[in-house]
Amino acid sequence: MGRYDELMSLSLRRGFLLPSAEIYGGLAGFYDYGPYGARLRRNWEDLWLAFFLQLGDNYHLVDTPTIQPHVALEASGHVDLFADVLVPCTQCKETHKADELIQAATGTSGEGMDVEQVRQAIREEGIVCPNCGGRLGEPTAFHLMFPVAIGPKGDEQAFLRPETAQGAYLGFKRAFEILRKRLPLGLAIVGRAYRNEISPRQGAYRLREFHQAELQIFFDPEGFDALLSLEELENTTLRLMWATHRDEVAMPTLGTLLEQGDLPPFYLYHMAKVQAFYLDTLQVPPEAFRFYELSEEERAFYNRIHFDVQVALESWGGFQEVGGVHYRTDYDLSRHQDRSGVKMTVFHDGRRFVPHVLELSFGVDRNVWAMLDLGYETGEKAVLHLPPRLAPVTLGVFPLVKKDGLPDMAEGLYREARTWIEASYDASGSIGRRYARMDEIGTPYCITVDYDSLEQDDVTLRDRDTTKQARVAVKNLRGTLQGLLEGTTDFDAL
RNA sequence: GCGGCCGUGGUCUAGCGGUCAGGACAGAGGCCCCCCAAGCCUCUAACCCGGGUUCAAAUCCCGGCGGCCGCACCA
Repeated sequence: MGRYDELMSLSLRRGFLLPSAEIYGGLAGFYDYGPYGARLRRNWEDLWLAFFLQLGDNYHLVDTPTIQPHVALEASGHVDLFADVLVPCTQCKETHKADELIQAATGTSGEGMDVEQVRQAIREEGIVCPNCGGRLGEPTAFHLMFPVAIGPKGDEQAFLRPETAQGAYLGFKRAFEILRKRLPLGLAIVGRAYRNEISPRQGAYRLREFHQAELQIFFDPEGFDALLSLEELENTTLRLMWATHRDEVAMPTLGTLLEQGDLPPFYLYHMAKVQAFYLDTLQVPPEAFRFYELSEEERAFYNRIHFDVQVALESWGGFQEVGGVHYRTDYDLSRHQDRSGVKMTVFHDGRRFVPHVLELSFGVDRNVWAMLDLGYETGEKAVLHLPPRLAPVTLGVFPLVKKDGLPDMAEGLYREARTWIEASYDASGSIGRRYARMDEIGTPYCITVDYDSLEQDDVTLRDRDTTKQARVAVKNLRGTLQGLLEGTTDFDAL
């Protein structure tokens, strides 16, 4: 079985990621999160929020609708950029983008043409398939955004949002007021976004409904660098692949990059923070992580600097994008200012200007999948090595045997644990089998009540990754677990 | 979207015109009472959907849905 199938099988058996509407044959590009998957994703989002909101003392979580008005997405550029008229060839079956066909045939741009205009242009210019010279078929409109009709007559046009970012831009002015006009201002949104992908595939990699975790940092381009403590990061090694050197991952220190001056200090600072999130918090092995610079042709025109965050997975056959660090300048706020007529300028440090935006953007579903792939060990025993705080269940509670009052004590501990942590009680099958069940969903710790427990009021605490055990007094259990989860307690010291 | 391959209990699969549709693992109950998937007994549970061919379809044909791969797409 390939790695992808292995993970999909785990996912189905244990309930991480499941085909949506499966009883009706499924719906391509849509997945359910099962009982453990939903918890895993939530835990990932919580870790993300805790980490990234800490980057500034004026960074906040907001939430905005998933339906956005046509006019806003027109201003952002999505209506134009996300719409294509496609023309199939009747002979070779190749599908062509109409604007490219028309550009090639007439030398003038075919962008923005509707289906009727394209049909007319093909007829008048006698355009044939550039591939095989065959006759072109019926042009069809294809939109990467899902249109939504609002109101009883459905005459108010809107779209499902193609990214969460726009919500932060639309709400910037109010948030800036509410938060007492301070820069930098960070607005984080964790939520769903939608793209009508032509061919969704590969499980969580390309979904039509997906989750993003994005932090939009609004800042003064002239004063941001000075606010960041770069000194302590100077020796940090960044793992990155330049657009000009796609053959190897470079590992310069941040100090070196500062001296070279190609990337602004604020940008480097945030790269270091993003990398720390992956290597330290998510425990991604360094060699499986890199920043990947997009060349000028590859990146969107409004991104002045664009590095993708990539993680290498066996199920993806190598590095794939899980996030991005985008310096979007004042493009977004300026566009909305122009279109809405509402001033987006701020008065700050004696100057009036439109704030610039640094966007830290992450695809949650891809990241959750990455955690499964990086953590899942198969073979003699199946163990999901998730960082403890990410695990859907934190504690397994078992009685060693199902008699002599052991289940009573274990159930009591389980109920107590549930008040502050995700716990699971299991008395069925052998003790080894119960450990194995917990191992496969990534539960980091299990406690077992044995005969000594009844006498001494303690339990054995077992570590998932080492299978080592330690005896812990019941009264110390909560403190010990908290220490382990926070990383302040070392299991071997117990 | 085009082309190729594929769709059998929860998972992995055997069966490829007539089978009580078999197995392994998982799950439930029981015996056992055990600190790393032990063993034994019992049980639960499947042919993706719709049409067609045929005396007879999981098996052949058509369509749909879904999955993987390649191409295209990926602000």
